[in-house]
Amino acid sequence: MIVSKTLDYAVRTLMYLGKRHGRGSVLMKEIAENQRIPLSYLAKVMRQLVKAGIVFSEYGPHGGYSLKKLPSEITLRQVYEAVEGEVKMVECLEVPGSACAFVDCCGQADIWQEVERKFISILEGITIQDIILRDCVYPEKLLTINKQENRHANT
Amino acid sequence: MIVSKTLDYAVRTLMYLGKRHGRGSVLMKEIAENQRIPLSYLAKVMRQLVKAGIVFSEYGPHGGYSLKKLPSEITLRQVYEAVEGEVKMVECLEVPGSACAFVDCCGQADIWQEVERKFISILEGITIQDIILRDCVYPEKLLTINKQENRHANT
DNA sequence: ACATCGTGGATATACGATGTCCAAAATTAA
DNA sequence: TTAATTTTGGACATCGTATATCCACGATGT
Repeated sequence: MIVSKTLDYAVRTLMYLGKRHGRGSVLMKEIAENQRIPLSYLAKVMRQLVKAGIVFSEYGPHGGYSLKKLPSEITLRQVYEAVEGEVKMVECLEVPGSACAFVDCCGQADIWQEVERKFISILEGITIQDIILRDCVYPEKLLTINKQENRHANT
Repeated sequence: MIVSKTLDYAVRTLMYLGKRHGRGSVLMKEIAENQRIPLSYLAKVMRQLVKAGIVFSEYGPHGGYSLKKLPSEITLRQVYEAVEGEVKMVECLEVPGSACAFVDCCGQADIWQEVERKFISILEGITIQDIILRDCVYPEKLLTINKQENRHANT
């Protein structure tokens, strides 16, 4: 399993924000309810997305989150790295005083680095926009749904 | 981190066996010592490689392990799946009564399946032979080293 | 018989992923 | 200024999996 729940949450959140892009900020609470993500955990994920410069946050009433870039400018690599840290296949290439006894003499290092490069370029080739377009909930439909849900919530 | 220690152990073991290919079987103990892998854990990994049909095992004196295929016929995909199970990016595509609330309506599924296909084909494009050729310990040199190490061990 | 060697399963341990909670900081409104 | 709202930061709990260890059993050769 390469895609963690956390990454899934991040992607879904960005898709949600992407569909609203340009229409003000969205409450964390709304995202959590609509996407069925534990609110207190989402809080943690949002901080990472803010820190990575992918979303913008505002305090207080009328606060919330909004995308800092266009959905078409946010790649899966950026999202992955925001929540999982740098993409890396093996430990040995990063650790200075490596625990690996074969650092100086290891056929695997080159190979995995090559795989890593290819994997990264796959992730770079996909944007949040691409995923939104494949989603069967389009902005219009989504807004309708949200209205209904909000009406419910207020009742 | 995508490559686990277990996968690393498996690859190193197969490289070691690959360099000896055609020269009889190798004791698990020898592999463990030469590759600095905990013997009791290696035992578990070896079982998986046997079960996957990648290596051949023999009991008793003069027993041990040997490759069941040529190093050039063993792909990283086979090794990965032997120890990690089927390559999969996301859970939802496999679980029947999925826990995901968005199964019927999820832009991510297609995307990750596409990434998965590409990742698999990368792994399929690399064989143990490829890795052996990049390793700076070639069979001849390796044999020498082993002789010395064995002499030490026997003393 | 006996020594050698892989097999199978039970068990322990450590660490990270996931999730919860609360107080503090920032912003707005009254 | 005060109160309400919303994000932020960090401490803490929980659970599953990766890693590791151990021991009895099965198979093979001498």
